[in-house]
Amino acid sequence: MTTSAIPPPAPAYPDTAQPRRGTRGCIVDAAVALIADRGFSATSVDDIATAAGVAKGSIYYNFGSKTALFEAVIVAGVDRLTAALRASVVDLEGPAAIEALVTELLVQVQAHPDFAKLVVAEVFRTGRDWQHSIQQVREESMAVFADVVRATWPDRDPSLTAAALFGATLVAGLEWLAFQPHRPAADVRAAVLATVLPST
Amino acid sequence: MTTSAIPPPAPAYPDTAQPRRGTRGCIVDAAVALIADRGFSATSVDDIATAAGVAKGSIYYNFGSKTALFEAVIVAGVDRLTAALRASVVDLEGPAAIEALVTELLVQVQAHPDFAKLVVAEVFRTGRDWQHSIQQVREESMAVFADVVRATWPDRDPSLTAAALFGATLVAGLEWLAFQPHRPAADVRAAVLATVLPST
DNA sequence: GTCTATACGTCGATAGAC
DNA sequence: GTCTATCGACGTATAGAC
Repeated sequence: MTTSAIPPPAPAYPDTAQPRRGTRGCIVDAAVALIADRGFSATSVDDIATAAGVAKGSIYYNFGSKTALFEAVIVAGVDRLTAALRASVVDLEGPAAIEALVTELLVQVQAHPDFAKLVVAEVFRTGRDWQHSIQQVREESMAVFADVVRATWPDRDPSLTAAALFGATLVAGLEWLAFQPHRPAADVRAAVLATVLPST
Repeated sequence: MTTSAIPPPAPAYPDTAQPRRGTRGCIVDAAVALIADRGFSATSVDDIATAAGVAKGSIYYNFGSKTALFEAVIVAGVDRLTAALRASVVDLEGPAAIEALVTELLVQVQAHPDFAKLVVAEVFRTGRDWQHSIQQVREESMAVFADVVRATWPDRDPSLTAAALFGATLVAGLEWLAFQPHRPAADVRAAVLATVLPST
């Protein structure tokens, strides 16, 4: 016994999910969703192909390898996240900037929950091929937080404080999405801000 | 090309690593370390057997299946973590209890970094066999934090605040171990406490 | 540019000797 | 209780038709 078979199929991911989407886009979307839920190795290229509504060959034609597909998924997500974080703090300083950063990270987590799960799942691993790609997420996103911390609290350690802020927001956000999705976004935002900015 | 082969072997894990350790103990130790670094599916039973210094058959004799082995790894870690957290707050109240919780979680992360990575990597996944086991970690450990939050800040949301505190401590701790291991533990503790308990 | 069919390797799990 | 040898299933990647 000890049935260890992984429930194989996967619901369909029709081309019409997003209006007029290229093959590459469909594949990337399906890959993020599946990998976020089951992990990289547990997700077969067959599964991704089925979910994206394309043939396996098309994935290899467009991305070359399973690893390359995953790296493409990551850099796409990183660019989006970092740009959003940076944009949220222009012309802002002090606690207002911190507040904006926390709020924007929560917005991003809500908008792209699969990517958020995926980042959390992979970012502290050291023995993987795409280690380099994923550390860029960490470095770039953390850097935005660290810059703001430096300007807001000169006496605090920038990188460790950034990690604490990032961790508080991300984990609270995922707790919300994964286990308390019925809660309004404002509750989560309030709880995080009360924790890291109690003076406001 | 696109060499996607996973570097297979793994350093030895001699029986003498811990003085007088049973077969089961060796297997569990090797499994946590490997799975924390490469993930569950990317870690083969062969790898675990080699690293533990036993034959693959012995793993199946002792645990029955790969999944069962992983669940055993998890519950062992959970019990240890929850017990340590609960023990750290007896006879403590208010900010002192929060401080003790943060400190103890950092101690546990430092003492068992592999298990910490593993928890972070798996806790927000929903499509896995051991989902039930790992959610126990989350629920039990979060509950300790939530209880203290309830007693300390009656006006804050217990579960979301607990998630924020847990996340801040865990992510800062892992940032430290994975990317800034040279820093003294006191720095990390100070940074987290300054973030979540600035008034003290 | 996308599909089908298939080669080749690897992995989880079992059987049976010791 | 631990080992070695082996089976069957599945997964990545490629070749070639359309």
